[in-house]
Amino acid sequence: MAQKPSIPKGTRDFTPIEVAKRNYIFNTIRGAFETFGFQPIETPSFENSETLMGKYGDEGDRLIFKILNSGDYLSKANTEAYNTKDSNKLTSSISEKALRYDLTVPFARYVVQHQNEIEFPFKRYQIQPVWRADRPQKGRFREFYQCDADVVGSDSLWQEVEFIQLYDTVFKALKLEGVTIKINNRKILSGIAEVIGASNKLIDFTVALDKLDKIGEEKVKEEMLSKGISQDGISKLQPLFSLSGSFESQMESLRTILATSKDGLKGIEELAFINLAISELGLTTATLQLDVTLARGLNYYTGAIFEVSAPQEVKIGSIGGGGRYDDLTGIFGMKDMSGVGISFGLDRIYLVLEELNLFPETVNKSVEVLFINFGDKEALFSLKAIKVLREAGINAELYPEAAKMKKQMTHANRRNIPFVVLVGEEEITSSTYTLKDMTLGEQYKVSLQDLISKLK
RNA sequence: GUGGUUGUAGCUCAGUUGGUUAGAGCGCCUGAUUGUGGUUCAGGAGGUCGUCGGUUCGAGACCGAUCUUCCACCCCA
Repeated sequence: MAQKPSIPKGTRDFTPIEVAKRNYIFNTIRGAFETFGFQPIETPSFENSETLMGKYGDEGDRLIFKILNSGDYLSKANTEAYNTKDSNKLTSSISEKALRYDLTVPFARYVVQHQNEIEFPFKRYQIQPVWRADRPQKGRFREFYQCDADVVGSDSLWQEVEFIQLYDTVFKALKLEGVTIKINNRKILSGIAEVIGASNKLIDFTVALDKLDKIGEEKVKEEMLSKGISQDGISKLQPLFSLSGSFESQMESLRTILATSKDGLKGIEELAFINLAISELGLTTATLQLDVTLARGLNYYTGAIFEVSAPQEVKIGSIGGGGRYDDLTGIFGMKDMSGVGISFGLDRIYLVLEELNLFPETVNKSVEVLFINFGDKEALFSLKAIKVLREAGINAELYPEAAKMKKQMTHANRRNIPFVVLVGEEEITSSTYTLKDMTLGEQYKVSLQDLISKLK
């Protein structure tokens, strides 16, 4: 115990207030998920390595936390890999399990494994922590929560429409204004790649394009060139860099650029469908924006791609993302099962709400009323009243010791308890309760009945 | 994984070119006030200067390693 205890990099302890605030977000999201008809599932915090490895690209594999085998793991280690210090090769022989990296792949595994019990289309939500061996930064942790909602077994674009509404519903409920829901379509991206003759370099192309707003047009072109995309092809992209204006006008330009790409035009049709529906239905707080440069990660998206940006004044990455994947369960041997889903980044939403001061005052409140303890006789009398209050659904407690009054009052004050009840000898004889309002500083004598109605 | 950055009291931070017992504000504790918190007043406690090692007569200041924080890249919620 000589050393100070500590926790691993990128992990956090949560104080009661922080937990209360996190629960506020969880409950809001969960409530919205349920009103949209999603059902909860949970999956293990660790999976078999082969379930996860290779599903997120090379970069993803590097960021997956591997769990060392139990027992004498070196005896089964791949000696060749060990001797040549080939970490990648060695890993699979000493580690068979890995911590969950996201909620989507475990969900795909779940669907395949439970396909005979599931009623499709299956709408599930899942709120659990995930782990990434990333280098932490602000809003980037090695352990964090994702809140996912996905639908499998329906190709319908109405699902995409509903997910946009779901985002809007959650951010409205959190009173978070100025959120932008960016949307794009994988088919448009592959269409553009096709048009510029870079179909085989789709990922490199999209990764570079994704950086447009960050590093600028010139650097993007440089990166594309260095990845082997032809100068000729890049010059065909010119109209793309100057794309701006409304959803509709951007679509018009895209139609021209993608005129020769069947795939690309299909993507435009899908976006047009979604946009039309959303403009009919309307959004309350969020804004839907077409962003052709949106190409975030996940190699498995095949249709819509979503990303949610926090209000501009908060400098933080995205607070949510998602998309359509036509064949996610294919990797586990179940063909033609289309899925689409979105994710909320709880920890980042937390930072945003904190920065904008959007947590309601009431999240701090633990107990409604504290009874001051004057001694055993008074405590027993108080507990009788507390019992009645609790039965009426009022959070109430007794200070456990007959400490100095000042100490008990200070305790109530620090814990943000809005009411204090004083029951001394005088109150017992007259069967009354002195109720003190801690915010106003006023107090009055009331009956048990009045106490209940005042506190309810 | 690469490059950089940060770390002094519970919190926010001072600490001059290395030089006696390391400071402030806020918070905390005690009392004024033995049935009244949040205000006021008077006292008081609290620091292995992230950790380990090195240079030096002397290190909170300089050097190295390590951990942590934040930032950029990578990638991403």
